[in-house]
Amino acid sequence: MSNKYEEIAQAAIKLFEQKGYHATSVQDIADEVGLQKGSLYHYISSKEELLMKITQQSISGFNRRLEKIIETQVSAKDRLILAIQNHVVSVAANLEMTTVLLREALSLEPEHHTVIKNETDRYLSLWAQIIDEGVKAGEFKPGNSRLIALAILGSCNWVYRWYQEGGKLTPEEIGSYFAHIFIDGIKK
Amino acid sequence: MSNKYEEIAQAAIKLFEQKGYHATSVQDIADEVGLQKGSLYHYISSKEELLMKITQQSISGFNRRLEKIIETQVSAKDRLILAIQNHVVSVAANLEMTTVLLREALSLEPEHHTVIKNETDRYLSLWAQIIDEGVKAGEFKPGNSRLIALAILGSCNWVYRWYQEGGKLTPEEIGSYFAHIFIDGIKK
Amino acid sequence: MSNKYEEIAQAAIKLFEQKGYHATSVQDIADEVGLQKGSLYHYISSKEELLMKITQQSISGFNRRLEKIIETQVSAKDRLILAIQNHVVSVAANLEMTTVLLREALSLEPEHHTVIKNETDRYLSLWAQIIDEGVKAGEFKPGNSRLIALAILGSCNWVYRWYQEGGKLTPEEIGSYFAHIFIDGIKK
Amino acid sequence: MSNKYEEIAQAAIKLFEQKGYHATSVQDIADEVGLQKGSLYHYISSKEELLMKITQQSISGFNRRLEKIIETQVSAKDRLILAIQNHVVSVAANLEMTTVLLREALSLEPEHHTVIKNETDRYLSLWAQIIDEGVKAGEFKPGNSRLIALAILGSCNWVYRWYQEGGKLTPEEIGSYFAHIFIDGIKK
DNA sequence: CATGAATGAGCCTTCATTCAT
DNA sequence: TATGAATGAAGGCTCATTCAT
Repeated sequence: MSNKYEEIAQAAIKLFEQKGYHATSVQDIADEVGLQKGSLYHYISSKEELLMKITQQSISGFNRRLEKIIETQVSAKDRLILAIQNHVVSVAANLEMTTVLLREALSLEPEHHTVIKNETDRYLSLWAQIIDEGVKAGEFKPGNSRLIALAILGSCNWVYRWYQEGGKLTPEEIGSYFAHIFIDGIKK
Repeated sequence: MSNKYEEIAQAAIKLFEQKGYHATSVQDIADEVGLQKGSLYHYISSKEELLMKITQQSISGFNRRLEKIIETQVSAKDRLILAIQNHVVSVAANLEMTTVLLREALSLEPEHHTVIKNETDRYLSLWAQIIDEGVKAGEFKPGNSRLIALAILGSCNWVYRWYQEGGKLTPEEIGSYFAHIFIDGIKK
Repeated sequence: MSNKYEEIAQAAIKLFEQKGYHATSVQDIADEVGLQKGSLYHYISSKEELLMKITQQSISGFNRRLEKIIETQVSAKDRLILAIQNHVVSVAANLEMTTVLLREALSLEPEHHTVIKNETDRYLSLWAQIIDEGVKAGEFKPGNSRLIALAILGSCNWVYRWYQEGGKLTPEEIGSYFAHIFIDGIKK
Repeated sequence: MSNKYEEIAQAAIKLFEQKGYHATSVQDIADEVGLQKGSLYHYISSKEELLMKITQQSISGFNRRLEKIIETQVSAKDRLILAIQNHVVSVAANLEMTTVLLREALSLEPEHHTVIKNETDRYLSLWAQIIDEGVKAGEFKPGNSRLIALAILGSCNWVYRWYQEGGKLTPEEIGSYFAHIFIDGIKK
């Protein structure tokens, strides 16, 4: 996993985000890093492997960070707030990679797609776990924790579709606002 | 816009949803409707036009329905509830077409993409408008209405990624639950 | 299996014989029939399929003809003579196709290769059967019929490596001579 | 011609036999000897040169051995028997190399191919010479010595296509049997 | 001697689109 | 309308060979 591989992966992330996986040719990636098309294959074994590794890395990061938050010794409510803030901030900080994960995972071959799907399902379960613990602790109303998790994840993931660096709000502010919405609701 | 065109569009929707736009060949569509590849071109002018019309139709539907809800003579809160329920139910009822809209719009040529983008922006504005009216009416807390709209839309759009017909909850129930979450929050 | 397919197959046979399967590109075949490379794929599904069909057709012909000879109501000796003459004449008459069969079969994918291998094994068994019947009838000395068949087939197949149209001897003469050698030997 | 070259040549023989010349990559050979692809080129000048040297060595061996047999002071018949036995035993003893010679020679560039072709023609002439001498000595019937040589060579070469070590018959037994067939024929 | 990065040409195949029939 | 032959560009990938280190 040389330095050059990292360069290639970065080029791929950028191009996959800009044009989409299918619309990005290996030639495009080669041009971006200043190599011949064939030379790329010293570093990668296929275009799809590139996509796989990118999505893998992305979802792993999300899982790792959420696990850390879950271990935190604060109230469930605070853990949920942290999780929301962290997710939104991560999406913004890794906008291209997250976009590739959320938009291109289904371009993976079935077997690779399954791997990502499983990690994604696990991520959802971790969110539901936080909510369940909040209910158990009497911090949240009893409810369908998986459905709540899906609502929260929907909002937080969607950020990749509209967030722009340099906008009026920082990712931290967006995250806080979202946490506030989910916890307190919007009614007066 | 003959009857045959509708048949072709339906086939395209189904296949674009199943395999993705790029992975669906014109041959696939022809096979699905029982025509030869060449014959399709009596009805369509290009594969991309098919995608354009599908996404166009989908976003138009969302806008049309939301406009109708906005005109309803009930409280802002009830209009928001209606809007959420309606959106979720529509996603579920037109799962394939909505998936194509939300997932494949960026496969459109830039000029077409812009058209869809504009209608999508308009849809967001309509949501923000409802929220603003709720705030003005004292029903909702003052806040960043566009951000709230993005949160709600994120949750509601995301449904296309996980909803499955025949699941435990009906689309109506999911919509109600989501409305409840956003209006009341999840804290006890 | 249009007329054009036959044209393509003929071109392939000619080129595979001249340059070998691997050294023949799809471009070469396309050039030979005056089509674009991509246009070939209206008629074939892959280059390998072309090789498969050619070898299949070739070995089938050999089996079919030998079966007919076996059914002939003449002495085993005469059937063997007929078989040798027929094989040599067939090799000469279908020199290119036979060359492809005998030289390129191992370029087939394992699964296709197995099919050809099985038919080839069957061909050998038919030869051994003739010899066994000759032994039983007291026309041939008892012996290892399979080994004798391999000796005869070796000589007769090898013809593809040296036969040239317009040479001093006709295929019929070569066949007769070979039959004579195997039946009578060369000693005075 | 270092020791390493011999190692590389052996690897090439093995791989060319197993997968065919075209299907064997320089990488395959490098892997087999535990070198990097680029390092091979300290020992060889091209992949084709490797094939050339292998086939050269193989055909030279056949010619050398046959010349020695021709010089033997025994009857023509015995010399023929020796030649057949020797050829079959050599094929079996150098199965891989012989396979490469007989199967891959046409993968050589035209100029190299010509060299091998000439040595092969010479080999055939040596066989015909033995037969001619047998005829002159009254041991064999008068006949087309070249055609007889081709028949014998066909049988004996073909052995490379079916011989398997550890079979029921030893190469010596096969050679003797073949000699017997050609000299005496199979008729009772 | 050995490495491994890089080349550049070539390979088989796919595909949206056109058009004569 | 419908066909299906044909196009031509592009795609992902392989590979023998070179060369600076």
